[in-house]
Amino acid sequence: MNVRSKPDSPPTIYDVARRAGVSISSVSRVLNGRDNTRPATRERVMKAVAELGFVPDGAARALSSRLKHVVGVVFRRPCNTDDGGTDESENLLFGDQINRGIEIAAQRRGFDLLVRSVTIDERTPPDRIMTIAGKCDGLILHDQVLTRSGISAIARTTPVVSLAGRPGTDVANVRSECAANMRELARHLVEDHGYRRLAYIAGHADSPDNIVRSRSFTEQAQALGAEVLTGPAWQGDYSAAGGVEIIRGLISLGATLPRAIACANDQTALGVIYALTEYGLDVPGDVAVTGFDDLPFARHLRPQLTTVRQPIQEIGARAFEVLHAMISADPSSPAEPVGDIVLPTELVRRESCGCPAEPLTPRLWRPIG
Amino acid sequence: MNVRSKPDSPPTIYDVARRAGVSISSVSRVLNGRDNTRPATRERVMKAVAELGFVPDGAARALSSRLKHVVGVVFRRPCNTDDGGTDESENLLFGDQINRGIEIAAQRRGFDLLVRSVTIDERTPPDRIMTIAGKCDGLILHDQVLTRSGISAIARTTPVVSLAGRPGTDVANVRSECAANMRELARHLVEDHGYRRLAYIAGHADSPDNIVRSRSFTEQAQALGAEVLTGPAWQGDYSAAGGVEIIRGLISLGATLPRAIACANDQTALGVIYALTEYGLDVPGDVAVTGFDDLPFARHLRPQLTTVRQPIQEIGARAFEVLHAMISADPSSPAEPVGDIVLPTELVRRESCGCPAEPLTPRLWRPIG
DNA sequence: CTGAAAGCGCTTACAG
DNA sequence: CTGAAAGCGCTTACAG
Repeated sequence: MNVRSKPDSPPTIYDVARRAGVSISSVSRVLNGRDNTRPATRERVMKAVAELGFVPDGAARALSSRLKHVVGVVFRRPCNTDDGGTDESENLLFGDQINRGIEIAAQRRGFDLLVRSVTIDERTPPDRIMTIAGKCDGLILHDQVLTRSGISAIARTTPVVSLAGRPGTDVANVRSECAANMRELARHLVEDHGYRRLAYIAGHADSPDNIVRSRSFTEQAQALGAEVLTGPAWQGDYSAAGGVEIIRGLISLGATLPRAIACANDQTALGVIYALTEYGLDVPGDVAVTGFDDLPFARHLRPQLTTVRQPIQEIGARAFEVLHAMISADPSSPAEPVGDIVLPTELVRRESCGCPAEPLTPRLWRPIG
Repeated sequence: MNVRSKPDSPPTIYDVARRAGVSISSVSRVLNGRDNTRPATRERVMKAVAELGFVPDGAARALSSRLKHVVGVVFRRPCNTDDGGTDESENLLFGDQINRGIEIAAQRRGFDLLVRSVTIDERTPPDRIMTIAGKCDGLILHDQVLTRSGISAIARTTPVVSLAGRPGTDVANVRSECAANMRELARHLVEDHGYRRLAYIAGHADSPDNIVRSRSFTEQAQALGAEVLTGPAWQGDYSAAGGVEIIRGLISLGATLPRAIACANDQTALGVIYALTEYGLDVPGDVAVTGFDDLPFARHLRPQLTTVRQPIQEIGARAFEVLHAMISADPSSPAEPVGDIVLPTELVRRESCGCPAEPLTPRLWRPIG
C-alpha cells in the first residue's frame, strides 16, 4: 500500500477567500461568527471551506489574537525503568484523573490540554518547562514537579496554578483538605475498632499532602493512646509496588505487624493488601488497611477499601477555572485575590478497616432481559 | 493575599535584543543553537534572557518555522453521568497508558501532546476535531472517535494515525495482534482446563478489536467442541461496571453461569470477578474469568488475572513514531509506504483461569532494614 | 456589510 | 559572525 505520507501544503485563508471571491477579512468573520455577514457571503465562504477542507492554523490565530486556547499541565512520572516500568505507571491513576477533570473543564471554554510529564530525576528543570510555557496561555503544575523558586520564575511571565502545593504570592494553589479526615480516620480505627498498634505508610517525603496526612494521623492516634510505628521501614512512594515491598520486607524480617495500616494513598493500600494476602493474612481480620483518594477500583477490591475520598476530577476542574480567570483577567484592572483553594474530602468506611460490607449500590443494578 | 492575576505582557525577542545590544536575529540564533555565535554575544543574550525571564512564544515560532512541535490525541470518554461518573472513568486506564506511551516518545523529539476527549454521543463531530487539528502538526485518533469518512476528511490536510482501527489508504494504523492469542486462550480453557461451556463478554460492538477478539475466541472454542453462550445478555462496554451488571443480571434471572467467562478487557474482568465473589462464587473454582490488556492491576488482583498482554505504551510510542515520520517527510519526495502496524501480544496465564499461582516476582522483592 | 492594511513574535535566507 | 528585511497565516481596527 502506498500512503500519501504528507498531505500537500494545506490551504490557507487566502485560498478560501480566492475561491469564495471575497476578502480574507470576510472569511475570518464568518469563521468566527463575527458581525452580520451577509448570508450570501457566508454561504460562499462555507462552501469554499468545505471544498478545500480548510482548517485555520492555530499558531497564526494565536499569534494575532494573543490567545492560544491551550493550557499546559506538567506532572511527575516515575523514572524510566528498563524492567517493567508498567508496574510503576500505576501511581499515575490519580494524576490521570486530575488531568481528565482539567480537560473537561477546559473543553467547555474552548481550551485544549497540552501535557508534559517529567521524571523525578529531572526536577527543577526550568528550561524544559519553559518550552512548554511558550506553547500555552497558562500552566497547571502537579505536586512536586518544580521547586518553589522554579515556579516563581515561570510565574513571572505566565499564569500558574499549582496542585496540592503550598500557596504562594505569585501562584494560585488548589488542594483538598487532608487533616480533618485523617484525624477522623485515626479516631475511627482507635476508638471504634479498638486498634492500639498502628502504622502509616508514607508517600513521597517531600509531598505537602503526605506530610499533612502523616502528621494528622499520627498525632490523633497517639493522642488517643495508641501506638504508631514510624521510621524508614514505613516509607512508601505512593505506588502499589512500594506497598508490596514494605510488607514483604517486614514479614521477611520477622517483624510483628501492627493491627492497622493507614496508607498514604489507595495505590499503596492495594499493594499492601495484596502482599498481606500473599502471606495468608486476613484483611481486615488480622490487619486492617486503609487508603486515601477513593480511586474507582477501591470499591471493587475484596475487601472493599476504606479510604478518604478526594474530589479528584473536581480538583482538576477548579484548577482550570482559576487559571482561566487569571488568563482572561484584564491586565489593567486591579489584581484579583486568588490564592489557596481547599476542597472538602470525605471518610468512606468500607470493609478493609473492619466495618461491615457496603450494601449493593442500587444504581449499578439493572436486570438483563 | 493579593495575587497578580496576570503578569505584565511578557517580554519578546525584541526586548531581549535591546537589552543585550544585538539584533533579534542573533537572539534567535543563540536560542536555537544555530551557527557559531560569538561567545561574547552568546553570553550577553543569555544574560538578558535570564534577567527578563524570556520564553519564546510558541505560536510565533510555529508560524515562521512551519512546525508546532505538537501532536494531537483524540480519545473517547464515557458520556457524562451526573451520578458518579467516577465509576465510568475506569475504562480510561487503557487510553491513559496509550497516551503516556505517545507522550514519552514525543518528548524525545521535542513534541508535546495536545489531548482532547470526545464523548460517545458526539461522534462524527468533524468540526470539533478540526479545531484541534489546527493546533498541531498531526493527529493520533484512538479507537472509535471518528467515522472513516470523518478521518478521511481530516487526513486531507493533516497527517493522521489511527489506533486499533482499520488501515486505510489515507491514514496509518497501529494495533496489536488479537486473533492468535484469543484462539490460544480458547484452546487453553477448553483443552487444558477441560471447560465445555464458555461465554465472551463483548466490548463496544463497533470496535474492530472487539470484533476480532469475539470471533477468534468463539470460533476456536466451538471448533474444539465447546459451547459458547452469546446474545445481548453478554454485551459489555469495556467497563468494570458493565461486567458487574451483566453478572448480577444473569444471576438475578436465575441463569446457569458458564464454566468460564472470557472478557473483552481487564476492566470488564475486574467487575465480573467482583460480582461473582459477591454471590459467594469462587473464581476460578466455580467460574474461571479472563481479561485482555494486562493492565498493571491485573497481577495485584486475587485471583491474579489470566489475560492477554498488549504492549500498551509501545502502541502509543509506535503511533507517535509513525506520525512523526509522516510529519517530517519531505513533501516533494515520493510517498512513504506506511500502513498497518501490528504489534505482538502474549497470553499470560495466571490464576483466574484455573492455573497455579505465579511465583513471587523477584524484582519486586527487597529486604527492608 | 466588506476590503485594504497593519501587526502579532518569531525564523530564515540574503547580504555584508 | 551579524543585521535588515521578508514572510509565516491569521485577526482586528479603520475606512468606506
